[in-house]
Amino acid sequence: MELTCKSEYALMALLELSAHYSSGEPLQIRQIANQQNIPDRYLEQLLATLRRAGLVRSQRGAKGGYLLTREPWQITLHEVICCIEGLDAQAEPETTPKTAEGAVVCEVWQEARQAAEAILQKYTLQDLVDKRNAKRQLDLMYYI
Amino acid sequence: MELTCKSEYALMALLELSAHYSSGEPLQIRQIANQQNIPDRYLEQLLATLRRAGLVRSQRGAKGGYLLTREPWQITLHEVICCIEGLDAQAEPETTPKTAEGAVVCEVWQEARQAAEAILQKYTLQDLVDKRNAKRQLDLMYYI
DNA sequence: CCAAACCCCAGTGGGGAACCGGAGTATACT
DNA sequence: AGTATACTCCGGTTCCCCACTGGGGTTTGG
Repeated sequence: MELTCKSEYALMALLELSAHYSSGEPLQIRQIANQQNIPDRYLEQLLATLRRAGLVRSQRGAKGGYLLTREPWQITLHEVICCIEGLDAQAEPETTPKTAEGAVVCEVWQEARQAAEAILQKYTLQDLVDKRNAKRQLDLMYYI
Repeated sequence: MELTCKSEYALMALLELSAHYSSGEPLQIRQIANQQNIPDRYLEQLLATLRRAGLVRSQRGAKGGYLLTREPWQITLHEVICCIEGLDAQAEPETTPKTAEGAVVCEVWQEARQAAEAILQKYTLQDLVDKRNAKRQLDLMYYI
């Protein structure tokens, strides 16, 4: 569960899309990339992955861009991470721990992973937006 | 929190050392490596790391090997992972999330990581030994 | 003394992360 | 219809790190 650039970029982009969701207008790669200073050509690939997973939809041509397919509070962070990190079909029988020791270690690891996933499942994109707004409010108060 | 080979090998080796702890005799790299089929030259490096962290001590020369420095129930899995993965001095100011969005993402991530670490902190090497013994007992019953 | 163990350091190879470029395609606006 | 503006697809590049290997040492017991 390393915080890889990939996941961070994807989440920040989706956060932007969530905040912009109510307008109904699409957001362009450039806009998101500039706002969060993410390399735009790289962000393009991530958004393509999210599109193939059905989390966002794209509108081509002039005045095009990306839109969320669902409401921000219907998308959990876990969903995002899974599709961006490609853990969908990961429950493979590949890990055949031949020794009893290996099996025990795997078990405990699973438990730890599930604890982390539980956290990611309880947060939605809307929660992130709310958190960000709260933080902005706080920063503003310090400024005054 | 990927289950990397490094961590898995280290835990399995420490599990062997724990099971062998009561005897007071040192266990050799070869013995551990053969038992768990781990490449021995690689395991050597991991044990060296664990030694530098003070989790095991070594005895050089003929009839040498490795021993735990503490009792198996005094060593948590979290401790092992931290020293083997090098997360000791990881709270660096390197991650300076300039945007509010980045900060929010980091926060949630921290929460997820801490949930996983909580699991790893509550298990000790002794727990792993017990789990393994229970599993062995079970396998034996199926065999009959 | 010597064989058996640990110790240290250096390197390799493969794979993935992060990123860039270019040609193609769809859409809006005029 | 034509052009500018976007996304789409595919490939390549660079860099880094994990897993692993090798070649010397140094310490110890018999």
